[in-house]
Amino acid sequence: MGDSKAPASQTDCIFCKVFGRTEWSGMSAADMAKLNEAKVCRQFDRGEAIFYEGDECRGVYCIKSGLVGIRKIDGEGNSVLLGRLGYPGTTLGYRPLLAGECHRGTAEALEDSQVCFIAAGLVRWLLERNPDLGLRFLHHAAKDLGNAEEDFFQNAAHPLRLRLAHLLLVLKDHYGENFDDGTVMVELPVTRQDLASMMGARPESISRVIKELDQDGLATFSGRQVHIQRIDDLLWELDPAGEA
Amino acid sequence: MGDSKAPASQTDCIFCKVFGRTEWSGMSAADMAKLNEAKVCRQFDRGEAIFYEGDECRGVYCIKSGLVGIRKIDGEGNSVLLGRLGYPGTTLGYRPLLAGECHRGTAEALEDSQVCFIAAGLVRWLLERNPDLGLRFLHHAAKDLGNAEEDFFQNAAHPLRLRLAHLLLVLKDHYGENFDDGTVMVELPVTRQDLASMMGARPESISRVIKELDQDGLATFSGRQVHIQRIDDLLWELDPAGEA
DNA sequence: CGCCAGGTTGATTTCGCTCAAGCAATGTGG
DNA sequence: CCACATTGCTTGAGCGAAATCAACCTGGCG
Repeated sequence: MGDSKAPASQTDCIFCKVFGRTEWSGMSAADMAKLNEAKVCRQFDRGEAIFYEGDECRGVYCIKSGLVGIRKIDGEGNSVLLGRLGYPGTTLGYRPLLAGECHRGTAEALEDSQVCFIAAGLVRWLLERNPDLGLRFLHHAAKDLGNAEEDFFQNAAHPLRLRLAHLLLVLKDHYGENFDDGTVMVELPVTRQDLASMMGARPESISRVIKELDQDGLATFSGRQVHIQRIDDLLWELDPAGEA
Repeated sequence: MGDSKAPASQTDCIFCKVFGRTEWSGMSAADMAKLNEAKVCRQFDRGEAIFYEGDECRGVYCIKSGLVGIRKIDGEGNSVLLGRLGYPGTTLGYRPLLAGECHRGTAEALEDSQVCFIAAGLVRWLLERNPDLGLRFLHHAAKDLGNAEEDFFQNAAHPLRLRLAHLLLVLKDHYGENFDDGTVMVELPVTRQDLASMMGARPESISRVIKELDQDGLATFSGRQVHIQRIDDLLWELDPAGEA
């Protein structure tokens, strides 16, 4: 009602590139209007925090662009990046909101990111008149839970080298640039330390494994640039049989 | 409409001992009636399977009594028991149902158990007209997800001895029998092999750690009977500081 | 009775952690 | 613009927890 300076491009959600991938699509026009009116978009610079561990949960955050990670501080005071990254189209913070808890981790922009905030009250209001919306979040949570259990399992069963190979291949799907010769270039969105914490390992160990992969000619690492030379071999290591 | 032999006591949910602990409480009388009518209760003997890995998810299973575990077969063909056990009051199978996936593991009765089956169609129908029901499942999923992530890091950070101590204390809450002298007797509901797989370890390692705890006088193991002699010391190991 | 799954124990190896040092890139204040 | 601290990354040496390999024990059970 008279906001003169918009913090960021307050585009209509309908025209948002990621809209179709979010849980928010499929609501009535009236509810969409309400959402558009109330949401607050804002740009976060790399390294900037979006919300903090222990904060009361005031609403949810829909990622329009960039990349957001969740950090926790472990018992020894180390910063740990959780495996679950927030890509464009992801809505963060719905879990504590619906569970009625505080934020369990600190959300940090891993790249410059545009994020829309939707207040808790509005979310609840929308949920009440859109049962499907709740179901979509439920669907999302169910998927995440499955993945988390899978990871737990993989972590215990596979050595670090395999886990790193796996993570590389996942990141490739989001950040990979395919070349004509079949090789792929990936820009890692995180530091090696974060890479380490994501897989429950130490940075030194990561370094060594990277060196190994390098020497074996599977991939070439240079800073955050990874040039995967032999994807097929990488895949073969993960699954010598070829189940899927 | 003419079933002559009921497979098990088809008690009204309202009178079920565990009803209050389930997600199903809090629905309208009409919906409850519908649930009561459609659910199918059945007794499973120890070792019997309730559903199989890879099966299409046909509905959810509410555990009335006993104990149910989820097994997976890992790459090397070993049977692995997932950490999340199904105690009375737990509803199993909601995750794959909501995520629209097949069952990711085989559910097996770890003790003689009474289990009620609720068909997928009915669950969806109930979810649509009971937003609260969805929220309760979401809440449940959120908790599980939090635990899974927590476990992931605990697993990487703590040595086996601590993890076993932790698991013992969890089992104590469900199966512990407190004595006057402050000691506790716990009947382990699983074999040592399963114990091992639950924490991502080998049976031999478990054996050794158990021997250690035994020699240190923290607990006495005899078959599946565990007599915890010094709970306070066990707790102290988990958290020398005393945060909580 | 012999069989077999579950469990224990011992010897050996290996993977990843700890501790410690050094290096490059970036930033900051004088 | 340079001296200096800081942060992220790499490398080496040594250690230790747990895996592996292998043998053997135990208690059901057909």
